[in-house]
Parts: sequence; C-alpha cells; structure tokens
Amino acid sequence: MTIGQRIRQLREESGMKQRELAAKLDIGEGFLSKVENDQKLLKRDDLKKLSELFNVAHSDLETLWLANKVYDLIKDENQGLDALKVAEEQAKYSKGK
Amino acid sequence: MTIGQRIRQLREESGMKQRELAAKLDIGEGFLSKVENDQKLLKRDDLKKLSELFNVAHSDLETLWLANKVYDLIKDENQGLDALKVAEEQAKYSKGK
DNA sequence: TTACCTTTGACCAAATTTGGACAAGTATAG
DNA sequence: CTATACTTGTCCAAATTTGGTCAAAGGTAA
Repeated sequence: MTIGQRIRQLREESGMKQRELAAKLDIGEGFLSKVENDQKLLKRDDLKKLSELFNVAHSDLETLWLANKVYDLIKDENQGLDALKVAEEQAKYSKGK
Repeated sequence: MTIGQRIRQLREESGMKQRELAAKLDIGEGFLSKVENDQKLLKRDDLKKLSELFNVAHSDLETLWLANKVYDLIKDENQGLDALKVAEEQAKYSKGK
C-alpha cells in the first residue's frame, strides 16, 4: 500500500470528501487528488495533521511517505531492486556501528 | 560496498593516484576524494567513463550509484528499513503489471 | 440537464540539491 | 624539513524538485 492509497482509505473510512480533507490540510482539492494518486507527495508536516485527524500512528504514515520517496527514486530503473538490496545491506551494517 | 569504496578499489587496483583519475574524469582531486568517501556523488554520466576505464560492468556501477542515493534518503530515518521493505513490495508488485 | 466529485495538465515561485572549485589542513615517507 | 597524496570546510551558480494553484475535463447519479 502506498501513502496515497492509505490517505484515501482513511478519508473514505471517515466519510469525508476530498474538498473537506483538503480544507483541513489547507490545500486545494486538485492537489489532494494528486496526492491520493501518488502523483504528488504531501509535505512531511502534514502527516502529523493526518495522524491526529484519523487517529493513526504517525510513524506508520511516515514509513509509507518515505517508502514513496524511495520508490520514486527507483521506479524507472532497471537495477532498482538490486539497488534496494544494496542499500538495505548498508543500512543494516551501519546500524551496528 | 558503496560506490565510493568501489571506485577507490578500482583506482587502487589499477595503481592510479586520485589526481590521475580526477584528471580523466575532468574533476578536481578534492572532489574525487569526497566521492570516494561517499560525501559527494559522481554524476551519472561519469559512471560510463569509469566502466570503460576499468573495464567493469556499467550496470554494476549504476546499481551501487543508485543504492547510494537510496541510502542517503533513509540513513537518518528511524523508519528507514521499514520504508525500504515497503518500497520493495511496491517495486515487485508493479513489475508484474 | 444539472450538480457534485474527482482527475488532469499547464504553469510557477521558492526551496533544495547537485556538482563542483579552491585553499587550508592532515598524514606519511624519505 | 619536504614532497606527495589525500581530506575537509566553505562557498557557489545552475539545475532540479517541491508544493502548490487554477481551469478545464471526466464520471456519475438524480
């Protein structure tokens, strides 16, 4: 699940229209639409608002948000998956420092 | 292994000094030093030069180069590893489209 | 039709990143 | 001490990304 999918899910579960949520986030509905379709990313600060609004863990939203950035980096790459593996190794390794 | 480590390895195996390789890449030695220490990234085009110069697979260098970008994105993040996993799922999923 | 949602494309200023240069500092060998 | 090799901090213009807006277009239900 992507961050956009998750946001749409939360919004729909709570019965809101895009326009309503957009207003709470202080953005236009067009922009929110793009966010839900993963064509744009919300800024990080807005994740806090979302977690409070929908009462979900902030860290979960951050994970999805970050994942989106990572995926964006590799989505059109041939070596994308390999690169992910390498990065993972580096992350694991440097954690034990 | 990071892209910087790999470049240093290739350079040393071929007995070059930083200054020499830097000249071939048309950059300063200071910049190359940072590249080898993963403080700066070479631009992508230079990978081609490297692969020809050292006769190694271009795709391998690209994988390491990309991995560096990915790692940069998550290295200071608490949810970094989780995000990597999520991104991996997305990559695998969308490959079968 | 009309009304209401959502999507999409074009555009943009502002913020950030990139890809370096340059000089000074460090390390080591002779 | 000197030379050679490498590292590091500061700075920067140019390129790219971010975070949007707005208007037009698409669906869809009544």
